Amino acid sequence: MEKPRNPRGYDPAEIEPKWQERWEAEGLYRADVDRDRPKHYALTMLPYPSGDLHIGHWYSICPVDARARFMRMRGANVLFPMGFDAFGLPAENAAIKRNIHPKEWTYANIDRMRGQLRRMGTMIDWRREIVSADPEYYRWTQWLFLQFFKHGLAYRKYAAVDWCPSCNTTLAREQVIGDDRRCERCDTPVIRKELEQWFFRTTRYADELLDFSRIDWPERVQTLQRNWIGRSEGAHVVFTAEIGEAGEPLEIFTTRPDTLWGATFMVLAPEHPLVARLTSDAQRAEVEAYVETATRQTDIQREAADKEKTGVWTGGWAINPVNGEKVPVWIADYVLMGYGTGAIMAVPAHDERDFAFARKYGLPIRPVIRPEGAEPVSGDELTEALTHDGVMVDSGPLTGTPADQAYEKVTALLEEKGVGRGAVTYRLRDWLISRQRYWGAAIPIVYCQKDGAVPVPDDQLPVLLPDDIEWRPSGESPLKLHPTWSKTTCPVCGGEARRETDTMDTFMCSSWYHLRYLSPRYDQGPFDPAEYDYWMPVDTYTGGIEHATMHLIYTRFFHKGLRDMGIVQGDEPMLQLRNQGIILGEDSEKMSKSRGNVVAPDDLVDRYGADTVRAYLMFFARWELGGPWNSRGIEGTSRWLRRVWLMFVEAEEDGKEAAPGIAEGLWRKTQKTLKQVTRDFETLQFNTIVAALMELLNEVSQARNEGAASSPVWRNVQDVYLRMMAPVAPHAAAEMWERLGFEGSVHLQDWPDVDEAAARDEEVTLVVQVNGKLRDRLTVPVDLPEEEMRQRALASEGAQRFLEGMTVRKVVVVPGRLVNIVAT
RNA sequence: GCGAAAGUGGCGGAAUUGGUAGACGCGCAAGAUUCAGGAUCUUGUGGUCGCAAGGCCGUGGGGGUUCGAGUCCCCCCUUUCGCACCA
Repeated sequence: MEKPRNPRGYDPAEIEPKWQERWEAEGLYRADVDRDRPKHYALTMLPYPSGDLHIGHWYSICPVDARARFMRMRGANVLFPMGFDAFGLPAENAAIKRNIHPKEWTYANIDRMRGQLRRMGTMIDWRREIVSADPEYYRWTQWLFLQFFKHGLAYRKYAAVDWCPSCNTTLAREQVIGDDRRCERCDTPVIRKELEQWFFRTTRYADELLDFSRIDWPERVQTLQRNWIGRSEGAHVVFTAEIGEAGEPLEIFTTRPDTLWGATFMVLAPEHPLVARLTSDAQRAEVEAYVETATRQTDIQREAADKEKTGVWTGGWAINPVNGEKVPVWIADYVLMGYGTGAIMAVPAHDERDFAFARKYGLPIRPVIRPEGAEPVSGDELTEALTHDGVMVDSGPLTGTPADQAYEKVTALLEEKGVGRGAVTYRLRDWLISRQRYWGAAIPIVYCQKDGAVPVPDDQLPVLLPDDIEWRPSGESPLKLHPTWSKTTCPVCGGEARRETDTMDTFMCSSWYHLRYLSPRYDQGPFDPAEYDYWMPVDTYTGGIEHATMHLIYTRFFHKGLRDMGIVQGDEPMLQLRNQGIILGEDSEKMSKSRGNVVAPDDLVDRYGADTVRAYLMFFARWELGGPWNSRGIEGTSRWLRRVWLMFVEAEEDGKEAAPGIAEGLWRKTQKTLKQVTRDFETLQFNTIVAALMELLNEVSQARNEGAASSPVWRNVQDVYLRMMAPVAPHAAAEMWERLGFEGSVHLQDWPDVDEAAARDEEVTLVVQVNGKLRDRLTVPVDLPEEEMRQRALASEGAQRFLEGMTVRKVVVVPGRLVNIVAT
């Protein structure tokens, strides 16, 4: 787009690169430990080096950069680092598509993105950059893995796991999304595979992860994490399966121990270990056939919500410990082996699923709760499960107890009799971290015939990735196919051994990157404890909400694990979390190359300059919501910056005398704006910051027409305005600051203190209401006594017109604001 | 089904948390300047009735509390997101 150049005008293309170079040369944004100043660690989720920086990257970085700049001007020593989450599936998949080595592809992207990031004019301290694919980084990812292993928080298990047939790797449960169970990265439906894999014991911290009392995180994220962790309170109850003479314990989990007397049958998951032995000879063929089908079915089929329940009687029985009753044991695929104990007691009268199952197979239904005031109903009469409260009936010692007390009583009874106890289960599963891919940090374990799984000794870390490899996926770990790489010796016995050939989930790398920023070159440990003491925890963490049940759970888990190992301190890594929304294309659809609605920040910077783009990203929507892009809207912030320039830098001295009150009024508005902008920066309300600056400019413009520029206050207004603007439009503010002859760099100035006295209005608009409706507006002194306000309001023309023929019943006076006259 | 968030002009969004609804910007309209403009500058811009002064209506819908409700309470509708045979 051709653009006329005015040599005197605001020309971002000229000033922006100039200032970026100067800042870099002067080291303006270096952040070092300084015990004399309060610290502020502002962290934004590190980008994936996927090729090009898109507008979403700008959206997640620029507004928080402005906030970090604001915090710095307020006196904090601010750490605002940046890095690249360089390992992982997308990099590898993209490299495969283009047939170049993932490493080459990734590092080329990083170079490109680094340049684009610099164009934003951020205050990133580039000395602290990290790249998670650098050996000096992943050395410590591997080291940390081993700490988890040594402390029993990482373990290897043979299990049915989720496998993405397109990415050719296993996935963590968190990376399988939707009711149709798709791969989080590529949307391909996952399948089940039985494999031996490495897990992290996230479930050990399930309860602690539910505690958000020490952190200021959005309610939404808390809810997502709570749902994900899925805590259920209930009881384990031990039935006795009729196997052999003495029987065998058969433990179930229930959230409704109070309904134990209504259990009329039991259901086991088809994979339950007792199934084979409970099965009678007569039922064996049928049971085996059912188990066979169930195992062959995918989870998608098994978990389909609308699927009709199926099941088979094993021919076996179990005894209910509270009443000694013998109930039939069934198997059905709606009971999942992975949850609870893989066995349930079925109470069809009070559970919808059990009800449906009982009706289908003609099993008895016995109500044990009678709703308040209702007539007794027999199980046969029921048309649906009774899920409401009431009074216990047919429940042995509990009969007559209100249902809401029964729960506690039964639990106590179970414990007393030694046949059960209160218990809690979770939906959360342990984190599967093995990946059958090349482009990741190798799991630093060696397998020896004699010594088993042995950690690679610290002095042999990192376990380097070989470059000469067939990295195209084949379903096997590429490292396994390398002719020599996996061959090694056992660190314990020196005998022949082979390396683990799976790599780690990339979320491992990002679980601790905030620690590596503290001392990216430190080689005595993952981070320098002295830096940790000063900078941690992260004060404000920002990023997309899509990580709520992945990265944000993992990183909290990681921190808690490391805390218990004595490696870090404190219970939480990030005190405050804020999420930005997503920028959609102009068509309100998700941006994508195929739709052709992608907004390229480079083009925008070419046309408007980085400052305009920064300001628009702060202004155009509520940051936490995002919304569709509007290519016309950006003209507004472009115009704003040009007008500021015009007003302060270019406009000729007109020699006009200031009209009375103009200077005071302008200064008052400036102070009011300062007050609002300060508050909004604190609370990350970016859109109203820019709006307030625009509003002030409108007033500046008007005051200038009335001679304000010749008043001594004019320079003070410029001073405060440029300081307020500096975090938003750092280049333009720096340039104007210098041109107007202010000392030093605007970015090293203090944030001005609000002059409350100057900000206070002398006169206010007094709103006069009659019966709650606006009838007049009066301009009155701000400190007008209440009685006087009352009198003036009653006497006002607008009120009088409506009060004719009415009687005033009451007058409500809100000092400095309004008077409401109640009349009939 | 359970849970969360959100519904305000043509559009993006403000509203000091119960006190002037629509700040700021986009768009639109009229005017000025300009050879011209998607440049710049004024002014206007929720709907409706009215020549006007001004009136009436208006924050998804319906009730309620209050002198006063976008804001608080109850019921309902819509949209988005998350979880979902989890015992």
